[in-house]
Amino acid sequence: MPNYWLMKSEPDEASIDDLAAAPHQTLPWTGVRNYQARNFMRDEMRPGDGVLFYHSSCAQPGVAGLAHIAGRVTADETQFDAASPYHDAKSTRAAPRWLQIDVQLVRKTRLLSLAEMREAPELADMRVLQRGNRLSITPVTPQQWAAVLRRLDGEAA
DNA sequence: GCCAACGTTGGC
DNA sequence: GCCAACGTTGGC
Repeated sequence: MPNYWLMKSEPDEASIDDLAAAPHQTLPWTGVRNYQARNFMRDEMRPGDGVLFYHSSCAQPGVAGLAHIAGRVTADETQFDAASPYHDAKSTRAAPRWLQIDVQLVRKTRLLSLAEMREAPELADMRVLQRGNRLSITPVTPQQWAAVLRRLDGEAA
């Protein structure tokens, strides 16, 4: 059984349309600089896992599309790039500190806004909605995943 | 721009 | 190991 995730991206950096326009509609998920989020990638993500692609730090935060994990974790290349804002001088190729993983678009959806997510009783326990949450990658339960799909496809669509 | 909440850093 | 200071996240 696949796992499910919610992955935050700032649309200024990588939006759902950027993902749709990418070769094979796939982008490497780089720039994760939080150990909890990294460990999710390292220990729990598998190819085929479902992803809610979430727009954060923008005018209309919310789930903007569905994606899936399309490969296995590798070293995040941006950590070795001195010109990148994600550069990490303490990381080495022999022992990379940060990881990336390929994410492939499944389909763009209507925007399921953060406000609507907060109003949905069946989503009340979603990790991303908990007070003070700042993780860019959070787990989603199968029940929450199904509830999001119902809202995207059902009468509220 | 504000600010609450959190993670990281670094002195001790 | 403690914890204050600092930087970042991210909604509003």
